[in-house]
Amino acid sequence: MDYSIGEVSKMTGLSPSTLRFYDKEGLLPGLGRQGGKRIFDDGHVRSLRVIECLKSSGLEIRDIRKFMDLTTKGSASYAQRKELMEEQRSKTLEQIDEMQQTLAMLEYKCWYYDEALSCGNEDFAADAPASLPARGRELYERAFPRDEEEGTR
Amino acid sequence: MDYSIGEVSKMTGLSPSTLRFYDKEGLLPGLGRQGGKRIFDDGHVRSLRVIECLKSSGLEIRDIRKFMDLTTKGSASYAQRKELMEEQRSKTLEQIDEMQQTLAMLEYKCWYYDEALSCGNEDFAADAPASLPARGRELYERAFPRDEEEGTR
DNA sequence: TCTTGACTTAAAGCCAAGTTCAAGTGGGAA
DNA sequence: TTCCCACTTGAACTTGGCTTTAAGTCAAGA
Repeated sequence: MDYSIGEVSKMTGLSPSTLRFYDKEGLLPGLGRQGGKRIFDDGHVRSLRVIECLKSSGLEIRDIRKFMDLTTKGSASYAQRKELMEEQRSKTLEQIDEMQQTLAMLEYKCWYYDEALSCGNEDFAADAPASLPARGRELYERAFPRDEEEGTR
Repeated sequence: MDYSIGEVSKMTGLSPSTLRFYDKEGLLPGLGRQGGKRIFDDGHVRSLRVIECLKSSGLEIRDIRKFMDLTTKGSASYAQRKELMEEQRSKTLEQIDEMQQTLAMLEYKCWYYDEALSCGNEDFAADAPASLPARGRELYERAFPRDEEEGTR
């Protein structure tokens, strides 16, 4: 099954200009034309899904191009491709960890402002985490793992 | 305890020019000077940690400034600050979900290239996921939840 | 035949988030 | 005094990832 750029745009949520940009950047090797117009197939659509993942794992366009170039080299590049995927996997695990940290901080802050709202002031945290009630201390310690003591605000 | 820009740079990992940029953008309200030089205190260092979290939750500089402005308004802004934190918390949960999706894809690809390496070709996936061994199918289905059938590459 | 709509290109433009640069200041040590 | 070092400023520059623009092509339908 073949698709026009407009169809692929709807299928992937990427704008036509983004698709042209990706093509120009070499992210879609082997993309054909018919009467000057780009012809996409299911393989390209699948590639675009992989590209989105690689992008959100932190790869830049130029590195994604390198990967796509590898895919054109067949079995000679399996080892390199595997290595790249493993590196991105471990980077993604780290990113998830960081997001969990961010989340912990946000959850502490949600609790904090909830408490501030019901107290009318922030005095309860004047000497955080020591001065906090159990729930607050727990959230605080998850949010700031290294801080064992002290702290205003 | 007071700190110079260089000390804060070491404490936070942010470059001096980033700290100056944040100051200029209004992210550090109430930052004082002594003989023209910026004087940071522990409150500013704590603010910088919060700023990093807000940034990684997806907030832009201009929105972080708005939040920092709210903190100067005392109890009158608790509700708004709480709302902002709750919104960022839910955005962060979504982002973590997306990262888990990305991770699932990368784990499938790791398995895939491992398999390709030991087979010397990609034929095992010619009709994925149907043609895949149990482990591969499981990873595939986590990586592409909507795809119930078909697929080369 | 004429219009319409979806496509094409190269080049320029845009935005966020810094970074770099050039020129200058202030204070302590040799 | 002279030197150095860490700091200051405003302005220009950089980077990545698109998006916009201007001008043009092509095929189908009225």
